[in-house]
Amino acid sequence: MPELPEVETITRSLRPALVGRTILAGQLLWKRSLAAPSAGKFQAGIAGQTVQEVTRRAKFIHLRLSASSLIVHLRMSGDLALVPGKPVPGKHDRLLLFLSGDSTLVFSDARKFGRIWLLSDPQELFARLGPEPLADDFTPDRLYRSLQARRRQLKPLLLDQGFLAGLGNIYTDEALHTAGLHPLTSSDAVSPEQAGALWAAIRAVLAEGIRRNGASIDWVYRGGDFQNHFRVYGRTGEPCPECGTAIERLVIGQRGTHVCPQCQPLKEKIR
DNA sequence: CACGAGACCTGTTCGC
DNA sequence: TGCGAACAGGTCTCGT
Repeated sequence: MPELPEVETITRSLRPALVGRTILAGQLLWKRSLAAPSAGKFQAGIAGQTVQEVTRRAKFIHLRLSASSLIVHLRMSGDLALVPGKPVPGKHDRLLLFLSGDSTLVFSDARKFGRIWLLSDPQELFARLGPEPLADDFTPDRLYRSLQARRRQLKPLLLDQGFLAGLGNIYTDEALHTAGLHPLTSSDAVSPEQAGALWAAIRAVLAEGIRRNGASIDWVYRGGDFQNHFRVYGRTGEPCPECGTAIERLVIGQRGTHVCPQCQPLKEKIR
């Protein structure tokens, strides 16, 4: 489920409930959910630490603890929730963290793609990430220059977390449609004006996603309702909200991609 | 460097 | 109804 707005929504909901709590013990139910360190070091390292801060970087949830950092990536189907008491593990629960104040932080993940790290320095993970799209240092000019520096199709480039950190399949399709750019456009063919439109579209789409508490699709429900406001994502064959043309589905970089052929013309020839 | 395919996983929906 | 195929919000690694 999670792209930047969904992760931000979860982070905001957990923050007030988690800060100040102490982790008493952990119960790892699926070994591979733990990326680092080893299970033994994790159990020993986590116990007794208090949550100082809960923040988001790209699609990572960062719990800054007294002596280290607990970092969670939800990938496709992960979820992180605080529940009262000490629950019986559910079918998809992968890690339980028992907290002071008689509550439990539950990491569940049907598809088992999600990962958890306990690190002394979060930069181990964050150093490779591109700019945060909602931060002040992400400017239209910076986007234009970084697009010019590459020669890649826009869609895969925007999904590249080292280029820009936080967009996923939904918000990329939505942003490209809002900006009127075809996902196969070569990044170095984007004009300064188009880059400015893309910059504004990325920020607008992410801000709307956050405002609507993210999108909730399928069985993963968190109360967000952005899924009811998609312009193109998952709307193959339905009319474009701008011009009424039927939305098409393409596969680009092995990801389902939704475009309005009228609003997002592909001008250049594809080599 | 850019790109496509395959892996990692389970669950739901689609098509015949 | 049944059953396999296709598909799903992400990312890594390998080969060309």
